[in-house]
Amino acid sequence: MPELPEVETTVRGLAHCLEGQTIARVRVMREGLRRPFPADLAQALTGARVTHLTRRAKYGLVHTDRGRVMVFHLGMSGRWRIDPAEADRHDHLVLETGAGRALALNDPRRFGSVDLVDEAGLAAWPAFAALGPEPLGPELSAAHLARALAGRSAAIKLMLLDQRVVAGLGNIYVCEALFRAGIAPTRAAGKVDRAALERLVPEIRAVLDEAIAAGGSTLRDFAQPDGELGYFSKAFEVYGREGQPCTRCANPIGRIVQGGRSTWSCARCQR
DNA sequence: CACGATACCTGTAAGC
DNA sequence: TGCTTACAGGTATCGT
Repeated sequence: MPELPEVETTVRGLAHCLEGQTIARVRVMREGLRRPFPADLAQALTGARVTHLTRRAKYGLVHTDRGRVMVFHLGMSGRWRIDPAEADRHDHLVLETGAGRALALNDPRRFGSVDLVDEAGLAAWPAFAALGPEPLGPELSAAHLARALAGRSAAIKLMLLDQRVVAGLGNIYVCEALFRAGIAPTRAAGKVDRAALERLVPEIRAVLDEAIAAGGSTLRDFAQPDGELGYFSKAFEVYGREGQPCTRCANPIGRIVQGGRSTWSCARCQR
């Protein structure tokens, strides 16, 4: 579930429950996820007041009045459950607010992470220092991509998944953006011409914006523990559509494997 | 250094 | 009904 639009939607949902609230209790149910939780996680958050939430790439940030930020990543299977009716074996961390709400970080595959970072050191935090520009921000441009991809022989699909090039795209939205821009995913990144990059940037923004808008409407009450595939999945033009007709030319959508992951595309519409 | 392969971990769906 | 296999929204690390 979690690429940039899903993380954005999650952050907005959590903000409703957390902003301005005091964290009354922190329950740590296991050692950690991808890496151990910070040893002082519970101590650092208990009694702290949440000032606001933000997002950077696919990370969610819970800012506190103590100058420390809880940074979470949802990996492949993570999500926050709001006021869960009953405990689940994959609820690994639970925050309880002074207003009596419970937020459970649930992640069956445990590819996610939770860290504590000083507010003043966020930009220099190793996981953030190497990130490329936000795709929805002003720094992403055809010029930036041209610079980042110049001379690169790796496939454009794989380069767009590299968070150092653009921060926040995942498998779904890379496939969708390349389709919309009419670029073959196998093209050597350095050989995608400037005109194609000029088409690509607005398509990246559009597909993310649309997914956020759709996610916002579907997950408004994402307290529900289902929410697996958001409403936007109905709008996929290539992702997961192997063998089905292209929405533009009716040719069957193809699937290949790149970097060990599926890529879907239309061989006729993408060159 | 660039690039591809692999590892991490569990759940689900499809095939036999 | 069971058992096996393939695959899943991500990232870090290890060879070549």
